[in-house]
Amino acid sequence: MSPRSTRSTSTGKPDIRTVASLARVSIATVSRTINGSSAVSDKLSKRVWQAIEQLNYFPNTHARSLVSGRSRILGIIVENITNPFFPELIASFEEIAVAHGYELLVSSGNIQSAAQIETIVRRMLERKVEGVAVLTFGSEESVLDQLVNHGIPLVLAEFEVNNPRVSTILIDYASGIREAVEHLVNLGHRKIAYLAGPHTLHSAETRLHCFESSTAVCGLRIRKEWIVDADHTLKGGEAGMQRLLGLKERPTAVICSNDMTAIGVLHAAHQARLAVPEELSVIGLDDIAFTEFTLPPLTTIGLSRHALARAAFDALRVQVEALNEPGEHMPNQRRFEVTTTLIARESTAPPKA
Amino acid sequence: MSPRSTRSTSTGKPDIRTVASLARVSIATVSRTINGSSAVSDKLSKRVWQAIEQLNYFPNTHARSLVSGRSRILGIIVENITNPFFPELIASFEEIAVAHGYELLVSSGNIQSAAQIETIVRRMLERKVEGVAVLTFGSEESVLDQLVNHGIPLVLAEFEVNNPRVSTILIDYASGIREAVEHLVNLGHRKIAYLAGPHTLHSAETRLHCFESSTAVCGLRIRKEWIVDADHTLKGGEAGMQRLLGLKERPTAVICSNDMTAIGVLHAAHQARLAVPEELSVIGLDDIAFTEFTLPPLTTIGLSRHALARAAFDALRVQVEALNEPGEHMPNQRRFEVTTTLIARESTAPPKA
DNA sequence: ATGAAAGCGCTAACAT
DNA sequence: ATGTTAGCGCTTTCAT
Repeated sequence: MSPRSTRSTSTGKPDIRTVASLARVSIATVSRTINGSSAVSDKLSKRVWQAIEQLNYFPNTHARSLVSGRSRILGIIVENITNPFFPELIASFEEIAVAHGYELLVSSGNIQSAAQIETIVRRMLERKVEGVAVLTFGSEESVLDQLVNHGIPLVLAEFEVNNPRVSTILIDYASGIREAVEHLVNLGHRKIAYLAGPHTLHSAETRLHCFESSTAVCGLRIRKEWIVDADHTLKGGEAGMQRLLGLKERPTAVICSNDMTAIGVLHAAHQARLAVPEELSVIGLDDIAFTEFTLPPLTTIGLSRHALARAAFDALRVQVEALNEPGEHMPNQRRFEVTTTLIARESTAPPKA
Repeated sequence: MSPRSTRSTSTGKPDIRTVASLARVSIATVSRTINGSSAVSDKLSKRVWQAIEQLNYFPNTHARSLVSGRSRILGIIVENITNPFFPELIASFEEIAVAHGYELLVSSGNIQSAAQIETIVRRMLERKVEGVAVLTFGSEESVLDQLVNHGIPLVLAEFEVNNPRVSTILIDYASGIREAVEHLVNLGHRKIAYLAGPHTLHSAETRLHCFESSTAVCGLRIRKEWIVDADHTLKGGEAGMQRLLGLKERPTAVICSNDMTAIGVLHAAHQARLAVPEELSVIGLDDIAFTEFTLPPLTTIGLSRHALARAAFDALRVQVEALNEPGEHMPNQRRFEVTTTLIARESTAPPKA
């Protein structure tokens, strides 16, 4: 009558015990069968699977996590879900993780205050994530510390930390950005501006450096007013372009730290009745889906979210599995590369004579 | 020496037992204190909290879920994370849920095959979500069945099901769409086209019906070629507009089932050298962030993701809590309303004489 | 108001 | 190869 006594009854959800008794084996055998561990004889294994099917049984992940110490949950922290780059990145990561039997704990809210970071870390810790991909491209050192102190493997983008549990994914921005600069130079541009991202983002700083060295290699003289701060948002791009518009010596082309910025630039140029690409060439970075549909379609530097997600997952997996196979050493922090490449569309053209 | 014996040692993460012994109380008292249940004397409570702080303790959610039967996880299924409407919706939902102590299990992948739905449902079931917000705006009846059979509360958008565990959020598309039609009529338009969404989406069907009744009320005669199928994607909008362009009797304005479609339309119009809004007025629906930055900025029908997220969360919470307070009856399926309203920007103007 | 103890559903020794 | 059993860390009766 009491709930406790219904254990072997047909009421409620099937138990590992329900399966065991239906298959006429011990619960250990059921567990082994499910986890594919130690050889279970074909005969019993078959009986077990059959019982599982028949009962529509699936294990209780909480019980499993509790006893095994493995949650099979991975955390992912992104910067700003408002930038379409990130949702696509999450979707890719999710697909890969789920295919490998991991669940995802996503933190998509805009991270601004330290308190918010605190909350996120807490959520991750409470749910016992086995690893976290920090794809904010920023310098959330405080996140790292807390998580690392708890021994949780991390993978970061563009930021190297001297800790065996932290892997870094290096993105080869240099090639894409060099291609972009060369593309512009070949078109005849000499006066190229750059709308930078937040200085707090490692990736934004890297992008900026790549721009500077690429233009240097091409022998371009970039006036410092042509390098203006933006913040990777639409409005930031618009404001940045407006600053450029106010300059005495105007650039004929502008490369943006990301696509959101570039879309803002397109908007500002249009308001100023400056024709793109005839009077101004614009290049973005990320290749978000919208870039094909801007007016004109945006020339941009492609960065594969799928490659990035893959690299992040693989890096995490290596660490997580090493942690669970005590025999193996922790692999040294690994670096994965993902590359970038120019995608020429219609926002670039020779400068007006 | 063995891991088991380290329990009361300072090694490793603090236990409820560690807290109990530090505070010189029983583990039951620690549990009660944390859960704010049954009165614990101020004196002990203080000691417990102090120990918790000192040890930086937090409870193991898996153990908690296992024994209490409550996971404090809510599922959310969205249609297509590529449409910026959804990430913003997720972010809002996450913020609200986390503020109420729930974790989120997001399914962001594009749902296409039945197998994918199967996987999602399985993930939700395995992690023992307490409720699921199905914001696909679609007709995933199969999802519903499985989840409902397991007694999990659901909240759907735009689709009513006769089941006490399923709530519906009704969105008042009628007012926004009526405003849009009237706006166009006031501008002098009589020939208004409509780019519809997938017929499998309840919300898309509702939007279409609202368009039809609004134009009827205004005494407009809408040729059936002006109502063309699209699919809520950028490319779909582009293709739909191209069809409209091929018509002998062309419309002077087009209302789109969502903003993605409208952005596609803008693109197609530009390619056809049709000036917006001078030669064609365009209206979208959703008010995603990009609409302020399209060329020209898009007039659209605003639908608050925050209101929607709020309604979805509240509906779920009512159900979930009723389930955990055996005294109460299950409330009847509740209906929450969220409204829509026209946001006039620059993609609409009087038709050319 | 507080504590002792049972047991949530499972995995992993340890036996056999 | 299979079964028995001791917990994983917590909540929740049930005593006191």
